[in-house]
Parts: sequence; C-alpha cells; structure tokens
Amino acid sequence: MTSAAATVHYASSPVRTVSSGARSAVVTPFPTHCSACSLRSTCLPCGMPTADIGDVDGVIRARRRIRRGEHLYRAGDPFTALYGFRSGFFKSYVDTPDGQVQVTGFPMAGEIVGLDGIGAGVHTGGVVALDDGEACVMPYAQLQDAAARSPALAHQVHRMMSREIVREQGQVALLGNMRADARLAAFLLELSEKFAARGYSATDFHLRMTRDDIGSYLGVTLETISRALSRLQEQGLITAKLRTIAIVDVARLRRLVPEL
Amino acid sequence: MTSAAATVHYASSPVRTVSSGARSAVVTPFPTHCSACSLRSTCLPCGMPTADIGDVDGVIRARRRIRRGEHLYRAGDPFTALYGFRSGFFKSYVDTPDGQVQVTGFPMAGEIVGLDGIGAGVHTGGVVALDDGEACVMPYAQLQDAAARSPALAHQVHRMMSREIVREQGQVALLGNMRADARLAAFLLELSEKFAARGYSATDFHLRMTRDDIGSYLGVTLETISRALSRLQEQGLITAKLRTIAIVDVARLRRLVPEL
DNA sequence: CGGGGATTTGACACATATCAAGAGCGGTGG
DNA sequence: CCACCGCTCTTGATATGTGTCAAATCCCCG
Repeated sequence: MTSAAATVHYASSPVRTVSSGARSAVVTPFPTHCSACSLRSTCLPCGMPTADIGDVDGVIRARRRIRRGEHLYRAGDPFTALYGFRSGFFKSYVDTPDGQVQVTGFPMAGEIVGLDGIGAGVHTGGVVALDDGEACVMPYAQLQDAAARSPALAHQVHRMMSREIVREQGQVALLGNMRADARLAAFLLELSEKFAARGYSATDFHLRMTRDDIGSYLGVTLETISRALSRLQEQGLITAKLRTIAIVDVARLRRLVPEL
Repeated sequence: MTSAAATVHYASSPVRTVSSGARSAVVTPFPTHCSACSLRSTCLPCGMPTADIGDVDGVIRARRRIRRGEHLYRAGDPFTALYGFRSGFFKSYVDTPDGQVQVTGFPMAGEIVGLDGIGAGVHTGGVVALDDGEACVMPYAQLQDAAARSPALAHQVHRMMSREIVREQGQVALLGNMRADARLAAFLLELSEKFAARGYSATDFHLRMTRDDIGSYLGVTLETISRALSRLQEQGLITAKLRTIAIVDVARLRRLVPEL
C-alpha cells in the first residue's frame, strides 16, 4: 500500500506539530495564509467576516501534494483531518458492501472533503485524485480548538456541513426524479458553473473522469452516458469528443433539466 | 397560512426568551432535561460523556406540539432552530423547482431536523407530521452559545451533521444501484431497525406514509411500490395489508439488499 | 509500434413508467 | 347507524427507457 506511506496521521491529542511531517515528501510544512489565498471566496472562509479569516490560518498545519491516481484517504482510514483543495481534480466515493463503488462527487479547488469521518472517527468513503493537486491539511483537533475560540469559525464549519447536506439532497432529487439526458445535462451545467467560478471557461472544458465515473455519479451505466452525450450532440446542444466538451447552447441544455 | 401562526420565531440576537412563546398554544414553555429523557441514547446527546449532557439542557427553550398534517417548517422559512423529536412520525422533503416533491426521510422520535437551514439561514426543505408528535426546540443562537462553552457539545453537533451526510450518501447509493424490490426491502429493514431501537416491534408495524411517499423516497412510482409489496408478500417475506406490515422472513429480506 | 483501457454503437431483454379501471377503506353527514 | 364520497391502494395492459451483452474503433502510453 503506497498510500499508507503517503498518509499523514496526526495524534488526536496532543496534536503533533507538522515539522514531524517531514518524514513524508508529499507534505509541505509551510503554513498557508487563507487571507492571501485566491480561493478564499469558495473555500472554508467563504462568507466569513474578513477580520475572522485569520482564525482559519492557525488550523492549517501542512499542505499535501496528491498525484493523479493517489488516494487522499480511503474508507476505513482513521479520521484525523479535513482537507481543503488548493488545486487539482478529485473523485469522492463510497464503497457499497457488495463491492460496487458509488461516486458521490467530483470536488475541486476550493472545496473541502473529509466531513464524512467526523461522525464515526473513521472515513466512510474515499477520495482519489483525477489530476495532480494540492490540499491544505486541517487537523480536526486544531479545528476544534480554533472553533472554540472563534464563534465565526465555528459557525463557518456548521455552514459548510449544512451546505454539504443540501448538496446531497439535490443529488437525491436528481437520482429520484430525472431521466438520463436530464441528469447528464444537470451534470454538465454543474461542471460548467464550477469551472466558471474558478476562472476557467464555462463552455469549453476537459473532463477528468471516465464515462464510468459519470455514470456512477448519475446512477446510470457508462453506455447510457455515452449515448446521452451523443444525443445531446446530435441536437446541437454540445460538442463532445472523448473528454473534450463544449457547451454550444446553454439555454436549451438548461431547459432539459426540469429543476431549472 | 395557519403554519405562520404556529411557527415560533426567535430573534437571532439577542435571543428572545421562550416565555414570550406563550402567545402560541402549541409551545410548551417548560424546559426539558435531556439527562432524564428516554431518548438520550438516540438524540443529540447520543454518545456524549454523561457529565456533559447537561450542556444540552440549556439549549432547549421550548417544546412544540405538532398535529398530523401540520408543518414544522417549510422550504423558504427563515432558519431559527433545530428540532429534536420527542414523539411522532414525520416526513422531510425538498421541493424541486418544477413543482415535484422529493421525500428525503422519515424522521421519528430521537432524531433531529433543521440542519439544512444553517447554510443559507433559510430552510431548503420542509418537515410535516405524519402523526401527532412533539419536538424540542433548540434555537440555533442558544446552540452556538452553548457549543462555544462546551467542547463536548460542539463535537456532538459536528458528529450529528456528519452522520446526516453519511446517511444521505447511503440514500444516494441506494438510488444509484438498487432495483425496486431491493430498495423496498432496504426501506422496510431501515424502518424495522428504527422501530426496534425505540422499543417497538421490529417485525410488526404500521406505516404512517402513503405509497406515494415511499415511492418518492425510493425514487420509483407508487405503482411500483404497490407491486413490489405484492411480490415480497407472494414470496412469503412479508405480510402487507394496506399500511399494516409484518416482516415474516428477515433473513431472506436482507438477502434481497445487495449491500447487506 | 504495440497493447490495453476507454469509448461508441448496435441488438435485445427487462424493469419500470404510464395510463386506466376498479376495489377498499375511512371519515363525514344525514 | 348507514350511505356517501374522496382518497388510497391494487392490478392490468402497454409504452418506453435503461441495462446487458457484444463487437469494433479510438486513443493514449509505454
């Protein structure tokens, strides 16, 4: 297991300082300053009073590089920290007991993962990099300490978790109500917005995940994804050549999604 | 809107004491003591050190009775409090913009709702009573104050939200991977466990929701639910007469669910 | 240049949605 | 107490969307 060597474990109490993280080459021991980070508008500090953003800085004890195909954590790993992505593209998933994998999201820069582990102290799902990236490591013990001292930060953590709950409810609604083409359209629009929010083109982008990943995320098979892409292309809504996607007609694409 | 009159609104800061809640007949102004509550093993204090359970008591400012068909809150209502159910059976749902309703859960005694409102300060979904019940009202401002003083309580809130995230991931996996009979079997087993945890029979119970509600929750039509129930009955796994359900063969029912 | 995984496309099977009709149950009012 | 009415539930016939199986192509990577 190469991931074992790459995983950073913090003793939960007292918290080990990150200088000891030098044992692993993928951990950068330099603290990052949120107030100077270009992602502060989407990441944990999102919406916090500017004066309180500094409260987050003390929580971040390291940055961790993740190469494509590498796991940030897997189901069953002990929960030690939350991770805020600085760059890269990722896939979060849960294993179902019969060996299947259910993709639960495609987090990218500015998003935070690891919340699933708080409840049981163990991660119930995993996160793998679809592209090289970097994450800020926020040891949970540090976060607890900082939140106890900063009401603004404490509230921010609640908001972050609440938004994750709402996001998943939207996914449930998608899986429960929409058909394949609508699901795919919703997915493409979701991606488009996420790219746009990060300064990339909202219409032309490159998929980092396979058809199989998309299918799992949307609750259909990879063949259905492939066919749905072809149909959208025939209708002139998009251009899709392998993983290169161009949205040609946003308005009509949006009209495919009953919930918009 | 009768629900407007029944809704208790707390000013977010400073927090109005609940004695003013006497204007509404459905609010009981007597504080409740968690340490004496029979539901403490499933409710918010679940798993907390006994010494810290008292920290929760200060948060609860009222109890609220809800009659069948009445809404605890609706989508769009301002978020003011979390609610812990002391009794009753409920249905949580989100409205999809095209007028549909997606049922997201069937919370009952010992469960907590309202977490969806923290993120935006407004509820994104609603909760309606399927049967008369009572809820402990935990104004969010109180909860914040108490959590700032009690690390154990702060952690407990995180755990509660994390578990909700994991629960929804399980629902996503169900909607994404399982077929109608398996979904229904999983639903019946989930209900069975919830009833058993509350001291009711794990094998004989009464459904409080319609076939339509179940169908929405499981992402299929009410006809499919009806047929699936008939099939399970033909196979001798259950007895279903209207809303009266008896689980005859738990083992075989469980084998229908690929994830168990 | 070769090979393996990813993608596309087709044919077919099957599960579920849709449309429709009728029965059963429960609440209400005479 | 009974009759009625509305809602829920069941069941059937049919349509349709998606899954499954299979084969061919394409692309990327070594």
